[in-house]
Amino acid sequence: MAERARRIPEATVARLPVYLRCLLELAEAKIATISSERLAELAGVNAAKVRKDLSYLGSYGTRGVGYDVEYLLFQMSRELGLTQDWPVVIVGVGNLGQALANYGGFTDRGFPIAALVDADRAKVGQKVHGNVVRHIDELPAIAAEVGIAIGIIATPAGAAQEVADRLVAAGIASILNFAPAVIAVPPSTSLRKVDLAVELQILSFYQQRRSGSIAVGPERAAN
Amino acid sequence: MAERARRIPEATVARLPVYLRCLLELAEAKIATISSERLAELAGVNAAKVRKDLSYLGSYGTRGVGYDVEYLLFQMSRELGLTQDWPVVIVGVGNLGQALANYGGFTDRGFPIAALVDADRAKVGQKVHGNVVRHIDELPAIAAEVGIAIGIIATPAGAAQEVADRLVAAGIASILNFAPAVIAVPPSTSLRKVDLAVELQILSFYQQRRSGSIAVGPERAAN
DNA sequence: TACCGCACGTGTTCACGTTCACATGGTGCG
DNA sequence: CGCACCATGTGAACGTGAACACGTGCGGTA
Ligand SMILES: NC(=O)c1ccc[n+]([C@@H]2O[C@H](COP(=O)([O-])OP(=O)(O)OC[C@H]3O[C@@H](n4cnc5c(N)ncnc54)[C@H](O)[C@@H]3O)[C@@H](O)[C@H]2O)c1
Ligand SMILES: NC(=O)c1ccc[n+]([C@@H]2O[C@H](COP(=O)([O-])OP(=O)(O)OC[C@H]3O[C@@H](n4cnc5c(N)ncnc54)[C@H](O)[C@@H]3O)[C@@H](O)[C@H]2O)c1
Repeated sequence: MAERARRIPEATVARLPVYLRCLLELAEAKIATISSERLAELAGVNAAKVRKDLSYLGSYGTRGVGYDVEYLLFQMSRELGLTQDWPVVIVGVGNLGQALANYGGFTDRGFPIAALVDADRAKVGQKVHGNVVRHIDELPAIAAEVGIAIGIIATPAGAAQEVADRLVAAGIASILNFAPAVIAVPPSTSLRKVDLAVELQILSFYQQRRSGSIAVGPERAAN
Repeated sequence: MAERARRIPEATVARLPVYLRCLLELAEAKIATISSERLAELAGVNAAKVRKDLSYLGSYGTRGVGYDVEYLLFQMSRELGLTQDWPVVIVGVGNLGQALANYGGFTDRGFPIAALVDADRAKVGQKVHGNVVRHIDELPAIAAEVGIAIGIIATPAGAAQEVADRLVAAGIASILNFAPAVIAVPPSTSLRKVDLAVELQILSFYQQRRSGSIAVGPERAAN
């Protein structure tokens, strides 16, 4: 095994998927090599940051030339763990949960929706996009049987913490939370959240600064 | 006018909505005062950060006691611009756009969905949750007539940049982008993005580090 | 084969945000 | 009325990530 001890900054990790998507587009357009400058433009960041970020993966570029798109794509996929599928369970098959289940974009990119669970007995047994909804009590069994890696919480906020606890108990160590609630998980678990209300309120803050008075806050343009 | 020149760090702005939600819960539970320590616990951060963040709003606490929930709620709402409604337009009434339109959580919190637009003539005229879908060409007219503040992009990635340009042209200066694409906007425009594929890939990265080898990357536990 | 130019890789500098620790000042009790 | 207690507010230390600038090495060319 190689020395995979390199620590990659969290900020860099968050940008890698963006680079990856740009590279996929380039590959599709049959572009063989890409300079940090051009890639930076596509990713909406500056060139120095691209080079720093990519250097954490290794020295995969060629000086005077740029990066080989295919090769970089491969290395980055490997680093991000995208050489294998990561089965996902969606908890809470309501308005949002169903929209996610019906969305093909995840399965395509290596995150197959392996199970849907809900606490509502009325929903159990329903079929959504080819998946039968099962009861959340079966979670440990489902997780063991399908090898679930990631849990998506799409329940009301009040149930989020309990659901998170159940996911953790079932051995699922990666959680994506859509519920507008702060939840706690053990340090060995990765937790990320998507909170639309928060996003809107952030926009509201800057909008008000802009319209209300003089001083304008910092915007995040490209990216 | 008061000295509203205080610059609030972006990181703080992103946390204010979280505090706000905690305070709303406290107010609902008829709790009159709250210490930074307790609020920190609810918000999933540490107490020093809470105090620093709140101090950007002003000195609204009482030493030896804590913060008055109602008063802080008021000040924070004002600062975030939540004393008024910010009408929202959703562009792209597909799978995601409809789910968002059907979701009551935005209107409740001061972000009424004032319009739905789509490029697909087949969708124009359809009614979703009480809103008639209109054609995107009407955007400037709609924006002027209803006073749209925020645009949500829920179209395929390929259309995202063009839609963003149209929103900007229509005078909408706050954009929330759900499409998996990097888009550029003028510096006077606020842009935030929600990218599920990116979130999943970030989880995948840490998951692989955990299962694959020794070294485990940094997790973000609570919040 | 030697030189030139170009873009990567990276040490360094700088800015921002987090954390710490404590002075400050308000509250309530004796 | 004075004292003890307690949580806020904040300067200062610290750490991380962003930006910069340039040394480095490779490919192309003559
Ligand atoms: N719908 C949206 O567009 C949208 C947008 C932003 C955020 N959200 C958030 O996403 C979450 C889900 O929203 P929604 O509109 O789908 O709500 P919903 O009420 O339509 O669906 C929630 C589902 O969760 C299930 N559920 C409740 N408690 C459960 C538990 N303990 N275990 C398992 N399942 C449980 C319910 O049976 C229901 O099927 C909410 O927290 C909401 O705030 C939704
Ligand atoms: N559905 C999900 O759960 C989900 C999850 C994550 C991300 N997304 C992203 O959200 C976006 C929308 O997803 P979806 O599933 O709703 O797609 P969809 O195909 O169901 O809907 C897209 C809608 O946008 C409209 N549209 C296309 N071009 C347009 C233009 N130029 N102007 C205005 N409208 C236009 C289409 O007519 C269609 O109604 C996609 O970028 C997708 O990747 C969706």
